[in-house]
Amino acid sequence: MLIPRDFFARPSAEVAPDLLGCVLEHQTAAGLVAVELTEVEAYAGQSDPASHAYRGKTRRNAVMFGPQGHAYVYFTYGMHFCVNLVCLGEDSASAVLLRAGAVIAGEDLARARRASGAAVVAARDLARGPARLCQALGIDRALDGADVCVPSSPLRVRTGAGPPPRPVKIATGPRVGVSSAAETPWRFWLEGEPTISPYRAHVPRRPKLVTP
DNA sequence: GAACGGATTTTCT
DNA sequence: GAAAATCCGTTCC
Repeated sequence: MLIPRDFFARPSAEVAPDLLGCVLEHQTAAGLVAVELTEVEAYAGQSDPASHAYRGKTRRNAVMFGPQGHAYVYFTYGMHFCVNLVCLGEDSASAVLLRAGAVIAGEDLARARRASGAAVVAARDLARGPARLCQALGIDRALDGADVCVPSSPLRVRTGAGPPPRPVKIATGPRVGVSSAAETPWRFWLEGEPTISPYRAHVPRRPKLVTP
C-alpha cells in the first residue's frame, strides 16, 4: 500500500512523526532495498532558517518548491547525498529529511553498497544517518524529483507492513547539525531503536590551517 | 566515548 | 573565501 499524496499535504512537522515506521523502497536493476524509517527531521519552507529553501529557490532546491510527494535529493559536503520528501504543496518548500532507517529487504545489496574497504558493516549501521541511508538505498541525484506516490516509480514510500508490533513511542528533540534555529524540536525518532544516529550538535569547521 | 581532519559541491558574501 | 541538514579513520582519553 503506497502512501497517498494527500498524506504529504500537511505541514512537515505533522507529516514527519507519521512517517516513522513507514517503508522507503528503491527498485533498481541490481535489486530492491527497503528500509523502515526510524528517524526523520521536519523542515519548513522559507520561514525556516535551517532549511535550504530559506533564501529562496535555487537550481538545487527547486524540487522543494514543487508538488508534495516527491523526493528532494541533494549533494552535500562534497561527498554525500541526503533525501527529503516534499510536503504541503506547490511553492511551500517544506520537506521531511529522512535521517535513518532499519533495512528490512535487500540487506545483502545494501551491505555491498556500503562496503568500504575491508570493514564489515553492522546491520544496524547500514542506514544509520542520512548519508548512509542514501548510500544503502543507492539514492543519488538521478532520483531528485522522483515521485514516491506512484507504483511505477523506482523510489516509493509505503505504509508499514501491518499494525505496529509494539507500542510505538515517538521521541522528539533538536535537529542535528543545523547552524540556526537549533532549538526547534523537529527531529523525530522511534524510542529504543538501535538505528538512531547519535545526536551531534553543529560544529563549524575550522578553516584549513596552512603552515608557512 | 569524544574530538579532530579530510573529502569536495552548492550557495552566498 | 567560507560555511554547510555528513561520515569515516585515527587518536587520545
